[in-house]
Amino acid sequence: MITCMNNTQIADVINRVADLLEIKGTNPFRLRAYRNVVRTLRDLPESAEAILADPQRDLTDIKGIGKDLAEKIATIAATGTLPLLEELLQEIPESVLSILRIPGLGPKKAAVLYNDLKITTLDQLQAACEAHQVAELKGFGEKTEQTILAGIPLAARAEQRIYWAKADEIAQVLLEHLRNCKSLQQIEVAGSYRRGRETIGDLDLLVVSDDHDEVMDRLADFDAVEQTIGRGDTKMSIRLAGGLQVDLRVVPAESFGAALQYFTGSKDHNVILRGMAKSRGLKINEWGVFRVAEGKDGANGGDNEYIAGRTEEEVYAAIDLPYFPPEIREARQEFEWAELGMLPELIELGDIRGDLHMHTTASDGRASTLEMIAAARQRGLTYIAITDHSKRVSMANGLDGERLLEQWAEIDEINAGLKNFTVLKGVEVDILEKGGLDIADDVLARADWIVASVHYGQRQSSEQITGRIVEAIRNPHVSAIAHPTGRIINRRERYEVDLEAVMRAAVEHGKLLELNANPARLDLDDVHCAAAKRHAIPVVINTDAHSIAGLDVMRHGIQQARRAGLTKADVANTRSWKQMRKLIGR
DNA sequence: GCCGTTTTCGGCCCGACTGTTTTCAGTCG
Repeated sequence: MITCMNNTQIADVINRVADLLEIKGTNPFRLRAYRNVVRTLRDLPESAEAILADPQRDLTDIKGIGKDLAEKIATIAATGTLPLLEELLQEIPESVLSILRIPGLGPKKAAVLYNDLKITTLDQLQAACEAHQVAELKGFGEKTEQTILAGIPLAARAEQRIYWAKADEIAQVLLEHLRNCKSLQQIEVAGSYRRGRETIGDLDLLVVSDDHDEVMDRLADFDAVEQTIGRGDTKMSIRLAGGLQVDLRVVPAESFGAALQYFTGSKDHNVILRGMAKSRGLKINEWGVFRVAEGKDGANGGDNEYIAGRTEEEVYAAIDLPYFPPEIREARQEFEWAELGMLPELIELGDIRGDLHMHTTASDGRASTLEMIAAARQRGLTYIAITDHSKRVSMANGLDGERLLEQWAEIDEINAGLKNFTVLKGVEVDILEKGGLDIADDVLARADWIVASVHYGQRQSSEQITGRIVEAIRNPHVSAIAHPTGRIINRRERYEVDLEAVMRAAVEHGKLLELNANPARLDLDDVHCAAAKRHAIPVVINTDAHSIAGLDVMRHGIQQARRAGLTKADVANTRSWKQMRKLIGR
């Protein structure tokens, strides 16, 4: 039997196995090996199936994949499942996993609930708590029962991750609120927010202050606080009205860098870092880097000698490492890069010179061409492409050939009056359901820049949609493929594409791939960026702006590109339009 | 279950906070 399992699907099977093993109480290191391989597969910029199919290559060459897990991956790729998973499901019903989503309830307690009370669902758990059966269990009590009851509605909600942009809004208001503290010396938001992940699970605030109570009281005073989850000497956790958790840590100035490093993560990056420190007789924790005293295990740093911690640079330097930008601290390749002295100089927002995907009032945008030009110049760009929808996208008032030619004539006039700025005649041409484009080639030939994208027929098979996109790539007038991954976060619509086939075609025909920075549709994420880099395909980072403010999302795209390790050279629109034109052969 | 310039065994990051304990396990990040 031949099934078609992508990396994410294979990873999901292994992750389910890990979840069930965790409740069973397996060796925690075995569990970590499973979790690591889940992450490795999700981050892998090429398909595991392709590696399996290649007799020259072996999955065990990938760090974290040994003989056993390589076999398991091969089994999942071939059959879609794993005998081990089926066995585990005989023992433990999968619904038990829903219990793990309750804050403060982990695998050990879930196992007790299942073994002693046969609880497998949130409803059964609620009934057991209300009947006070849970408080009677060993290791549980009144307080735990109440915590569980309060946590059941939270678990019932879907996983709470919010867009980075939304987290940013909340973070800015929170920072403003806390800056009023007299004792506040430094404040920073760490965690996945600082690493620039697309979505954020919680906010980690880090503060230097000599009056812990003032800062914690101030946080408790924040308008949107719904619940204080915990509060100790140095650490406090709250939940905001929308469900977002905020963790606050107060540290002394000499520990700020160590704490910032520590709470920025990622967890896996820190595991490697600490292991490296340990092998050098050092110890890193959130308080600093310490030389471990002779004959001591130094559990609380008692006699250990503090050697660094005021800044992150200091922490990394203490173990002979360069400073890692937060976006690449994901335990992917950053430590290998550092060892080889090949840490990439990541692209920055200021490197972007043009934005090649935006809409105006001619189709579904909210600003005119002139307004978009003014806004783009204000943001330091030297060229933009106007890429309104084409006629097939009638809902967006898409333009037919005639209206396009009129728009382009206007653009010619505008350009004649512009200095040091170029407006490109473009279109976001629709890739039709039956293949082909909805604007005639003789019209397309008169454009400067054409992005092609799929809007309709998204329910077709992956083969069909891939075929349509590859055909568009072969059209000599098309410059780039927009939305190449069919990826839309948090929405039901998305189309499946064989991205490897798309990339091979892009390489063959010298076409570019677009990364759309719009946070609702970051459709070429860091993993896909890394794949594009592996194929040496230039990425174009655009905003797909429908308004002036829409241009500001560019930095989201930059964050994703940075997370993939892209440099200025990997991104096409860091070039001038003149250089770009050479790249796309116009 | 993975890994190795301490390589086929014996390690595997580290601390804060909570609740149930009578010295610590569980959970979280």
